[in-house]
Amino acid sequence: MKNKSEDYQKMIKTYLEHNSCPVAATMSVIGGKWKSIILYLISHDVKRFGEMHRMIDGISKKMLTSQLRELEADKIIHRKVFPVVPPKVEYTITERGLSLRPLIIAMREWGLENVLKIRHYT
Amino acid sequence: MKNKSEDYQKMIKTYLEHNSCPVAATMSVIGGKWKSIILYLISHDVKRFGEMHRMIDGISKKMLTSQLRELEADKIIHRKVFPVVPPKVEYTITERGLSLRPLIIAMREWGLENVLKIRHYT
DNA sequence: CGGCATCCTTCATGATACTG
DNA sequence: CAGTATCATGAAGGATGCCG
Repeated sequence: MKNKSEDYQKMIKTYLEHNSCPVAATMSVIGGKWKSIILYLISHDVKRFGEMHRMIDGISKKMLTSQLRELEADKIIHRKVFPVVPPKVEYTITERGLSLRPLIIAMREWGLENVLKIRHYT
Repeated sequence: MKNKSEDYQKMIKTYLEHNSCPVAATMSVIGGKWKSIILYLISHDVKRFGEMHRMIDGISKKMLTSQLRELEADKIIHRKVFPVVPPKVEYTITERGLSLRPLIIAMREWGLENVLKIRHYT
């Protein structure tokens, strides 16, 4: 236990010194205002743009686009364009995206257990 | 597996309809720009204000204050003021805060495994 | 349908200075 | 030491309209 603790302290120091905290890194991937919801939705099924737009209450097309682009850049989701009229675009989760599922699930469960006890949340 | 999947779909629907997705709720607690780092630091030890201010590179006193206040409001951390001169304030993690540790650890591990593979992160 | 371009507003955050 | 107060600003995000 002592070792573990010392280990942590060292890692903290290293991370912060190099300004590369992996916790923060993960947050930068899933921490966008809507990303966790998108991830949660998409991890269960292929989703189309309009479909998500309808499912996520209050999100604008612009926001949805930007969040999807960022997730794509991080290789969490994959964007497949069908060259048809009218346009059709499908978003699927990648393998790396799937590796985030345990995290999303854990967040969901923590939320379920604590949501009612905490202050209002937006 | 089929049940599970249907279950998910239902839950998604319910959450989104009621605008109370627990994943988003959790994000609202740990999703602040610096919260995960603060949490990570504080979960290992009692920390003083200035101490954290020094440890977290780039954070302003104002930001640190606001983030700490929010975590306190969510009962994730506890703020203890010592009536001495000069002032002394200690921040400790609460039990609810501790229940977030597995999440933080999981985020840290995902970050370690993926950080090098993804695009730049801030 | 799935965006992008543009304009515009508001909010989060930085900088700086002050205090019990 | 551990904050508050005040001011300033840049960027995030909303609204709207257009397009292939």
